[in-house]
Amino acid sequence: MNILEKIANELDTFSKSERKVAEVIMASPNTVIHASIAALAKQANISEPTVNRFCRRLDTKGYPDFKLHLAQSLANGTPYVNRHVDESDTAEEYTTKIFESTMANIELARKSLDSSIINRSVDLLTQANKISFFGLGASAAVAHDAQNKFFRFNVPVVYFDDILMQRMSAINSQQGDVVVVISHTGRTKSLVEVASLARENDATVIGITSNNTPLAKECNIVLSVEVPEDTDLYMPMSSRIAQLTLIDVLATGFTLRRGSKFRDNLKKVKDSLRSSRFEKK
Amino acid sequence: MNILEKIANELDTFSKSERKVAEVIMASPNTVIHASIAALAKQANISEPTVNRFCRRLDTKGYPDFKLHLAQSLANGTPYVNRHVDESDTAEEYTTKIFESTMANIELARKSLDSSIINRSVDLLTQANKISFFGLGASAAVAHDAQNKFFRFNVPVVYFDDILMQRMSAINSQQGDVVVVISHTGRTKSLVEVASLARENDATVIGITSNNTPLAKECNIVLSVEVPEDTDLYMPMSSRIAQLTLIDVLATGFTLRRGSKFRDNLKKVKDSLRSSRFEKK
DNA sequence: CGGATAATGAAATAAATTTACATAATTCCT
DNA sequence: AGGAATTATGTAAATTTATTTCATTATCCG
Repeated sequence: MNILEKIANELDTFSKSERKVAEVIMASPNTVIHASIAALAKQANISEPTVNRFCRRLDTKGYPDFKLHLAQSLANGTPYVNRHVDESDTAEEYTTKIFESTMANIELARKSLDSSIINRSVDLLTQANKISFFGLGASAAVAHDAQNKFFRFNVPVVYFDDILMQRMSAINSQQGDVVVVISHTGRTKSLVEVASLARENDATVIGITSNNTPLAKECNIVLSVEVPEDTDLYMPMSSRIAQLTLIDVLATGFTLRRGSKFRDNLKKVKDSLRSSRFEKK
Repeated sequence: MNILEKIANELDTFSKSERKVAEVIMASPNTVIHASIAALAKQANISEPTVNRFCRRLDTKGYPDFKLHLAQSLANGTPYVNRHVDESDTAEEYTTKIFESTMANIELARKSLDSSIINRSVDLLTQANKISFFGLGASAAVAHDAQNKFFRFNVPVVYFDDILMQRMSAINSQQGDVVVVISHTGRTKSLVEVASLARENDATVIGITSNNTPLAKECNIVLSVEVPEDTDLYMPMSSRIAQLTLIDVLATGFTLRRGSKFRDNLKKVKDSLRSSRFEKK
């Protein structure tokens, strides 16, 4: 664990003097890593052995070892933390915060994924006669993107961001079809119904949603993307980004599974786009 | 710069003994950061002062300082590197690779962004009478997402992923309209034309694309998202993800700029969605 | 080959860290 | 509240670690 967080966590368990050290360290960790134990002790108005004991309490071998850990904690910069946008933020500040939160959330999503489920999903997708992507609102754009990706694979793929079309499509589905339903909340009524309809008509339903939600219960397989809910009004939902990355993973798995002949085909699609573009000089 | 890379780079400029130290360090840097100067000297079969001189040559204050730098270099572990997917990868492996590459690319994109340009773009968007988002292919989904985001702000916003609709819309644009054209390559002919048409009709054109491309030249403002091109057949284009995050930034800037009354309105939109969802138990 | 320059190491010095122990503060129990 | 027991803190010495100095050795170049 990051030693700075650890210090913050264990702040209550420290003695008076140890807390003094902790405060000095947290106030300017970047100075501390270049300071000697004597300098730090003086700064905190306590004795050198106290600093040493402080270090040991944090499971380091001693002061130099502690500095090493501290340096490593700092090396990651401010390692992609979920910081909230503030009303007084400058453009630079909120840009950084949003990008970093997005990264933090992608990281979280990655950790919550189960690769065996991804494997099974790829299995199903490669064997599908037809693939449909359904989403509403923000997830509609994800479904849109998914269609675009899978379209290149030369498989029958559709996407709908319209409730009626989704229902009709679900009702018309049959054995061998795979329906991918995308919803961050997993609580959008019409999507839950669509999932249910699709299953009644023998399609396999893959849900890209959170676990333990009404939608999750209707799916054959749930690819759960656990991303914190958007509690903050200013903060964008990065669940979409995580979902998109997951789609990338599925698409990649699909390509790998299909083997080399299939990949030649992919290259053809890519090349076919060339004439619509200006050449690079 | 990462000190390990630095060592590798300057390997030629080292003397015989220094090279011995370098080799020991590179062989097991994780051991070295816990070793004393004596231990390292012995390991490399050279004297302690030589180690010290080696450290100074690398612009560190001495051995302890060197260890600090080394520790920091190691701290980033394999920090979100762009690793390519391999044919023999397991699901777990390619999932990790894709997620990490995505993060690496988001990080790159963040670095390439200029916050003053973001600021100006937000200015323009808040003052726009009407906002249009245009994209094709993969960027169509980004435009779709952007529409969804800005729609919540209760401003006139449209998106088109159809060349003809884009052209018509561009031709009908007028002073005060903002057209956002999204394209990773910046070389898609029809989008370049649309940008040009929109400008001829007095719209302000914001490009979300790479710098120094035909499209960039047609725009009033270019939000350049520099993400490595997809050289690898298996690797997804993460430019979309970076673009989406940028859209998030613009939307957030928009909200902040519009002030508190506007944000009440936002909350209303959010609440209005509630009835379409299953309650959380 | 020989003088100049650079590289290296031994030993001494200086600095930093840790230990041992004494003292002060705090807690806990009656 | 008072005093033993425990815990926290500091002083000073010991130890470890790093750096400097300087003599020696190797390398380069005419």
